Amino acid sequence: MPETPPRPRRNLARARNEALILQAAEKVFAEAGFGGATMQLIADVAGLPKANLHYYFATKEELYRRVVQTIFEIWLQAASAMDGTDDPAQGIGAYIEAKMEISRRHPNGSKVWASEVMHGAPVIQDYLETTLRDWTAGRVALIHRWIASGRMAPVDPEKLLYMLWATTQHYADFNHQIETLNGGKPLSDAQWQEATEAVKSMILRGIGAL
Amino acid sequence: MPETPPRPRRNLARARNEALILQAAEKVFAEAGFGGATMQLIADVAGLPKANLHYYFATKEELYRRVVQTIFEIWLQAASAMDGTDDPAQGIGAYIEAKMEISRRHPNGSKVWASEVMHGAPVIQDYLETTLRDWTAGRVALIHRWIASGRMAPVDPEKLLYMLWATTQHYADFNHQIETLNGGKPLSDAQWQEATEAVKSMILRGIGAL
DNA sequence: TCTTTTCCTGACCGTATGGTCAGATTGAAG
DNA sequence: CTTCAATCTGACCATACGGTCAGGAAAAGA
Repeated sequence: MPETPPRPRRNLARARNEALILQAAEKVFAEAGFGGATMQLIADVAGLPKANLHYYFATKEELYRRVVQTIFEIWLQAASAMDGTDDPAQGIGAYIEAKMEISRRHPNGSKVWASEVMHGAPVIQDYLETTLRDWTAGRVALIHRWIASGRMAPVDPEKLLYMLWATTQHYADFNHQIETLNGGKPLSDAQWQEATEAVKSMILRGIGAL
Repeated sequence: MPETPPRPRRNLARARNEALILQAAEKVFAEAGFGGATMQLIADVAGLPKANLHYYFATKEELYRRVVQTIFEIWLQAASAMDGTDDPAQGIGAYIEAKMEISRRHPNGSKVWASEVMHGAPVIQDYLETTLRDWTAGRVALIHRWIASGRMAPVDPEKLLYMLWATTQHYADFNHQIETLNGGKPLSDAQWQEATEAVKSMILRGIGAL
């Protein structure tokens, strides 16, 4: 019987090529959107024949889904930065730092995520309704505790989270606009540091946590 | 000589149809992106034959350009809200209110703008480098004057502007995510009011203008 | 070495898309 | 009514796209 149990065999080239394709796909999806991206262009960026993409990823949708999932996992990785302290300045400060770092390191991923949500989240709606909703509810409760303990002003927790997401992701999603206003040059290391500090100080002061 | 001077003649139907097409195009471009939008779908939404679109707008790019220009004009309309006062709380507060109102009234326009910038601003790069850069420089100077007069804390003006843009536009660009976290329902009038007040109070406190 | 499975790819296909065009229709002007 | 330019549209076209497939190349097992 020609069974095909998932025993790992020649998965070295497999891992390498999948990573190559996913990286190229993230870039192309971020720059052209799902509708504007073509499998041919992704293949060219990855340096592989188009038919080879379809060997690893049956459809364009499947490839896109994998890209979005990867981004969501990075997002979740930063999500825990808020925990482990009863000082809102420290918890939210660490979260801002983590999210700014993601904006810097993974601007394409952030753009794909933004594009996905802007278009009605056709692929990750279930994530929004489960993982994201649960995470949000947990942080809302945490912020309420911080407020109750008098460590920060009584702000609306959800609106604070929106401001955190918006402000930090803006540095990835709108990096082209920021670069243009920066004289056409990407932010330097020092400027990233300044931006992170500026966001931290404005928000932490805004919620009375300093 | 078959000259065609721009004398207004039957421009009633023209104005009506152009508006119809632009409205449909804004919606479709916002929901599908430039690459994902099709002239056929725009035509269906507008209730016109596809060939009629090409009578008014020669190419998809030209139609898209007009949509983006319309949005930019709305954006400029709100841009003046910051002026005319030497109180930063009032100036920035009015600007936040104006931008939140735009996010509420023109979420599709905001999405098209965001998508355009995310994809590297292929169409409106010149606007970024001229109008937007000039406007930004003017507001940076204004904020510096506010700081110098001791009416607000010495924050980095550009980072403050980014936070204003990001936070207010987030309510348009990510309204699907916000709706999902709001139990699947759009924000009510009262919730929009609350959000506006929350943004105003957090930011104004964050810059020491309260 | 021989066999088997995985991996790879050029060539191809059906479809959908942006755009064109010849001709019909409309409405203002004389 | 006649004229003429503006408006409108069904039918059509060339292209580009996502996806398929037969068969070759390469590695692993025996």
